[in-house]
Parts: sequence; structure tokens; C-alpha cells
Amino acid sequence: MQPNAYTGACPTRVVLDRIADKWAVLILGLLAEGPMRFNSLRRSIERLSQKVLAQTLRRLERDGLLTRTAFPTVPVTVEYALTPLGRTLAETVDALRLWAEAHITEVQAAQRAYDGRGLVMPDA
Amino acid sequence: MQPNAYTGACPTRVVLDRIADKWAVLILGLLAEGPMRFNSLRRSIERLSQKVLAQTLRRLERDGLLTRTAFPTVPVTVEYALTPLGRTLAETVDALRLWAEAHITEVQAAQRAYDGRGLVMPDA
DNA sequence: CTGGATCCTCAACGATACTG
DNA sequence: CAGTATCGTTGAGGATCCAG
Repeated sequence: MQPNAYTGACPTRVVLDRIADKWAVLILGLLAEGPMRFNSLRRSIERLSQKVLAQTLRRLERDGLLTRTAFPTVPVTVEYALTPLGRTLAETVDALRLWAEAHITEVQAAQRAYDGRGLVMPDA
Repeated sequence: MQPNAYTGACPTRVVLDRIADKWAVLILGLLAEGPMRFNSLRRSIERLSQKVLAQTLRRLERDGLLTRTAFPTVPVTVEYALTPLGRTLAETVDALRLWAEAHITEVQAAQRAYDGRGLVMPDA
């Protein structure tokens, strides 16, 4: 039996819910370029609270997508890096971010057209 | 100035938030294979309520990713179809679903390993 | 520096009922 | 068939403080 995300009971649904997530996309996109520390990630992603960052990192770690390495320095240094599995996903989700950045103008134009429908009378 | 999803103020962030969405991914995945009607979509995606489906469809329509066509039959028939812009996105987001379905086993294994860390003593 | 614990708020969602 | 409207709940997330 194949996994099927359209089936409600399939565990795939839970995974999809986690990776189809704005913050996960941005985090994986950063880590694709190399390991990073907690505060470095926090500063790189504006409006991402420390709580949600910690939450998201722990979930991604649990899913085997990244590793958390603590170095016994003072104060402690923690580094996050993609696993091989995470690397296969990073390319996929980064494509999502790139799509958004590439097509933002078209989307905004569509939004203006939608919001203005019926409010103007073209050539009538 | 390039759009940058890591910048909090960038409109790209809003778009990313919308397309990095479980339901949007599943809807676009279905429409990639051809136009569909409302209740057909609803039945095809388990646990998706009619309210959230309507909401998501309207947002995707506003973003110029799909079209809504109502046929004056009795009762009314409404068909949803991808726009050319939506088609460029559908492939990208469908890759997300396919990744989830392809790697679910590895993710679940990682989850078990994570949840069981420290609870067993390997070969000690 | 890297978080965990707490409190609080608001918005998303399910359920339900109704309409063209 | 294809939705809109309303209500009630819940849980995600911001803010803040504290600790190893």
C-alpha cells in the first residue's frame, strides 16, 4: 500500500503539514548553505520569535531533517545542520521560496485585479 | 531591489505563507491533473472541511493561481482550474507532497529514534 | 548563548444552519 | 450543488522572565 497524502489517516499528512510550513521552508533554506547557530538563524529570519524557532527546530530534528550539536563552550554553542535526508528536502522547499520571490509581482497584480473586480466599468 | 522572503516586511512572506500550506498543496496537486468541481475536491481531500476549502480556493483565486467558473445550470456547477501561473507553481508544490510520500518511512524511523533516545541502553 | 516555563490573546477551525 | 453566516472552542504564537 502506497502512502497517500489525500487520505486523512495517512501519516504522510502530518509530515506534509510540518514541511509545508513557512518557517520550516525558511530555516531549511538557510541551512542548505551550511550549519548555523540558534541566534544566527533567529537574526536571519525576521519576525520569527525565539519560541517558534526553538519549536520548529526541535520538530525538524525529530523528523530526522537536521542535527543539533552542542559544544561545551562557555556559554554553550549550538549548531544546527542538515542531515542527508534534510538535504534532499531542502532543495524541494527552497524551490517554493524561490517561486514566491520570482512571481511576487504577478501575484500582486492578480490580487489588485481581484480586489477591484466590479468596482470599475471598463469601456461601458 | 530583489524580493527577499527573509525580510519581514517583504510581501513575498505573505505569498510564501499561503502556498506553503498543507491544503493549498493538496488542492494544487489535484488541479494539476485537470479542472475539478467543489464537491469533487472536497471528497478527494479527506478531513478538509467545506469552510476551509472555500476559504483556500478564494485565496488561491485572488492570488491568480486558479480560476473559478460558474456554469448557469440547475443547480449551479462551479469548476476550478489552474491558471498558467498556477501551473508553474503546481509542479513545485506537488514535489513537496511527493517528497512526503516517498520519505515517510525514513521520517517515522527518525521519530522513533528521537522519542526513544536515552530510554534504551545499547550494548552497554 | 540557548533555550525552557508561563501567561495571555486572538484568530483559525469545526459544527451547524441557511440560501440561490 | 456550492457556498455564506454565525457561534463556540482550542491551540498556536507573542511577550516576558528565568536558568544551565
